[in-house]
Amino acid sequence: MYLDSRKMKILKAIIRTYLETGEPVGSRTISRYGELNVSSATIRNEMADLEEMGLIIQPHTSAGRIPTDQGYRLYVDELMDEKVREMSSLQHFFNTKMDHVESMLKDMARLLARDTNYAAMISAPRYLENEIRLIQLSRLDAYHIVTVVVMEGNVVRNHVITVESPVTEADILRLNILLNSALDGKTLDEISLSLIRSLKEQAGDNREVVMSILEAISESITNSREEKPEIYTSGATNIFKYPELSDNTNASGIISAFEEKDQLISLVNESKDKDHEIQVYIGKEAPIRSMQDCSIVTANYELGKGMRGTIGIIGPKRMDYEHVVSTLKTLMSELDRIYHDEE
Amino acid sequence: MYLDSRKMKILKAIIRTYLETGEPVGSRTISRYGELNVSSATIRNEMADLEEMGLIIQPHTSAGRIPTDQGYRLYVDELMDEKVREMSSLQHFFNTKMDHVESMLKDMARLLARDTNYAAMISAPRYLENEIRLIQLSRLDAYHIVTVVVMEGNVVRNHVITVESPVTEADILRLNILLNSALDGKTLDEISLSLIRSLKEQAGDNREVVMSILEAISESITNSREEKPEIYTSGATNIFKYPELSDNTNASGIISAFEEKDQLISLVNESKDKDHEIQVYIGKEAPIRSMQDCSIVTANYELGKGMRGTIGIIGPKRMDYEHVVSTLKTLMSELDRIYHDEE
DNA sequence: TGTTAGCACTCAATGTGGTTGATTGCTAAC
DNA sequence: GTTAGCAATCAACCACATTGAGTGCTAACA
Repeated sequence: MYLDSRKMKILKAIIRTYLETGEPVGSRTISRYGELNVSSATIRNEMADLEEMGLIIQPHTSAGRIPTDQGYRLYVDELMDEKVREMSSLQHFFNTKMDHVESMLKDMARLLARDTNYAAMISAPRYLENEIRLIQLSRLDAYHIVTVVVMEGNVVRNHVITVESPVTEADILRLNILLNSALDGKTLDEISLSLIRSLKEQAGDNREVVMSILEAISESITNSREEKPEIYTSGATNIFKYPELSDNTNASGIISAFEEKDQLISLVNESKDKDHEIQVYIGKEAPIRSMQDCSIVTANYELGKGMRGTIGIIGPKRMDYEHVVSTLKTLMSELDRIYHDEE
Repeated sequence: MYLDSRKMKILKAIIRTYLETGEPVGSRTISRYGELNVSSATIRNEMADLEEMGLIIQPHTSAGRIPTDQGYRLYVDELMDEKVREMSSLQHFFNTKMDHVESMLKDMARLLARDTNYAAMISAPRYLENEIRLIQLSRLDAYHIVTVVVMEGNVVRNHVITVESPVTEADILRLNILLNSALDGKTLDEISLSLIRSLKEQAGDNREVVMSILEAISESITNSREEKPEIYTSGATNIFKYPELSDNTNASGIISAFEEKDQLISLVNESKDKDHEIQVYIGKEAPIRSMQDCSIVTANYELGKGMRGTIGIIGPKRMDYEHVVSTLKTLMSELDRIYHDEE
């Protein structure tokens, strides 16, 4: 069966209406929708076809139709027209200069949640490709050293490490010079095995210390110790605005995914390698079990070189895809603009 | 009317039963409760009295009784017998040495939530009375300095500060020595105006820099910039286990309080000055509006000198007060023990 | 051939009335 | 002061009827 232009219009009308109301849509509603000037009976015939094609479904015999996951998919891929909106709040947000990447991301999550009325999450960037600007070791006492690593974008990480054999102030001084001259301007990716070997040799007696320090640095940078990539969330409670998600089982699962964050990490991992800048998961496509009744829109952002992270918007399947996608697109291009202006 | 020993027993029995079931408790249930050997009719008479005294209430005419906030209050204050339990999981937890205060607190929140089946929150300590062990300034470029402050307990804070007039490496070296010799071993409380004045004088040309640095240090320590005291939460979704809290309005309000955290801060502020180590808020006593159907138990902890924070357990009014209070008490004494052994 | 009006049919949602069972308050007897 | 007994209350439950939105089908129409 061919999906002709009228069928498309009808499908579009059904989905649009359903996005607003969340109630099954009947043939009469569509026949009065404006764009089509046909009777409800005609609509019914077309609807039967659309149902056979698996794009819409009846929750029960005498109800209207609601879109299937497939229907949404078609809508997102083909039917949706993107209107790029004025995002006054976001615009304003970017005019206020920000210093800390972390707190900016938090604010961004909050803003997205408020703007969309869905739940938002942002993963902190991984710094694999960021250049090291400064390494500073300080001796706390014979067995404890504080390492501070500053990377491009003024991202600071610190660590207290405990060493087996005592270190002196002189050792620290030597190590500071050694590490800085060797690692300054390098990215984590560039710290190769041969570099590590040569560092070890130069360190002499402090071989063991160098290793723990390198490890700490690597941990600091990858952000990968027990805390995994940090994830900021906001607006999880927005899901209560959508009755189809706010029954106990659903809500509890979704909220708890937001609380534990482990599952969100799997979402980030799933999305971050996608070619497409924007990725839409509908219903069962979602990589998180508790979100099988949701849709998720993700976008990969990049702040300057190598600082890449993922943004996700989680809402009901009848999500306002246009708005979300265009908001994310605008946001991405704003971020690009800002981080290129600043260089 | 006098609350004689039998009335007390009956009230206790009603509350105990209600804590378990969450259903209104009838007279027959109590008459078969064991401890009392009287008929249901007698219980009914006593119940009528207890109701008149405002300790219990009937949700509707032909239902059993449930405790009022006042009833719970009496129970918590007088009737409850604390059994100090084996807390195997907590015990085990403390045997594993921990390095970072922050991640320990996170774990503790998770543990408490799991152990109690309620929601848990912990506020990060304020470090007002903690001694500074090390201050390390590093020059990023002419206008940017990284400050790292290490305090007792290996708490590390850092800040990137921007200065108006350029600084040289030599300036930094001088300032490092100056600040460390002046501030080492001091607490934030001890950094007096006269100390600041003398530092400024010694700094000479770098007066302005010293001020920004001191400010940054103070901010680092008090934890008081825009992020307020950090709060760690866990188990917010546990509230879905209690039907009386899991209807939409309630759940949404409570979860959102946990998400936004602002309101939790007001709870911390409210609790932290109380004389009593353990504080119980019942129903409307709670300082958070959205938690008027909950009970909250808070405890003030102290890790070594001056690092004080607040723990809170949030659950339904029919909370297992005994368990929660005794868990918190044990936890407090464990923390005491550990942080005194370590000194 | 595609479109439409009309009609019988379906079924969730809502309402109604009766039944059940837990529980109470009261009273009279112990 | 305690208890047994009893009528009264009322949420919860179930069965059943009603309603109304919506469908599919058919026959008539353009």
